[in-house]
Amino acid sequence: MVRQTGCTMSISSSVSTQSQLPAAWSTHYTSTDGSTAGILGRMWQETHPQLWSKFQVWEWLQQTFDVHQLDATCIPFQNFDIDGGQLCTMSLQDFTRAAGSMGQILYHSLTELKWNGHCGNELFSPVDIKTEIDDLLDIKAPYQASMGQSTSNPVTQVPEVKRKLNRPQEGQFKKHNPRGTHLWEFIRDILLNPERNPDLINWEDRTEGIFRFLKSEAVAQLWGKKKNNSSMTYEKLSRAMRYYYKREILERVDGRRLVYKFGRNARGWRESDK
DNA sequence: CTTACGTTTCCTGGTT
DNA sequence: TAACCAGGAAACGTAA
Repeated sequence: MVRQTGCTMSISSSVSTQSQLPAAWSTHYTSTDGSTAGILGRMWQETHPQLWSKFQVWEWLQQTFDVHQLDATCIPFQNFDIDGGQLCTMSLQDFTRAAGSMGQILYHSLTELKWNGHCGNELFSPVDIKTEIDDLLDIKAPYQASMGQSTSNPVTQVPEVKRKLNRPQEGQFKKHNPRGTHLWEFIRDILLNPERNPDLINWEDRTEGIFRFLKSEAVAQLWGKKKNNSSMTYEKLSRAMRYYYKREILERVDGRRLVYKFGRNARGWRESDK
């Protein structure tokens, strides 16, 4: 029923990759209580916007765009290099100035969060709510995390709240993008936000769309984090990457280890796309 | 409930 | 020897 994963492999990969997580992530995004659980930052959902760090603001931005199925490359991240306190002082006009037509969506999302402690727009998947637990599992007990992924999880039963509010305008939808981003979009977004990307992935040739993994296992850990999968490894991530060759989302780069190239079906990575 | 999609997991074998 | 690459096969989770 549940696939039994190789424990020894998971343990070794978790432990070995932990040290590869870039220092900037832990220093920049430590939690307020200073515990190790904050290595990847406390999820923004758990705190009032007022108390968000810059990273949590960034997470909220990403998540909001994901939920509305908007192209993350439209986000002018440099306009949101601020913490939660500053974010909360922004007016609708400020948002519009900072994010154009997207400003309204962001403003409404934030307003709901400020008042209700949650968005009324399906943001709270079980995955999101589980992050607190996962932080502990990931950081403090990678062994249990890889072995004991429970089959019965009480928080799985989250009522599906759906409101019409904040619906993106027609034409801003992506075609068929089930909740959250795809792997290649996740990779692209790391590349497009170098200030948030402490040497995880580099452009080899910006105009050709050629890039290189610098910390392959750390990226895999982050991807796993996003997918709530603590046993993700570069080995497995790279298999998913190879499937993109056929769909021409990626092109092969022969002879270069850890190097990939965006293909004709990958959108939003070019400088001119911004 | 069924199906399609996008992975995830595992594996064998090859290369750097 | 470790780390990576290629791609088949099958399982899995989710959305429609």
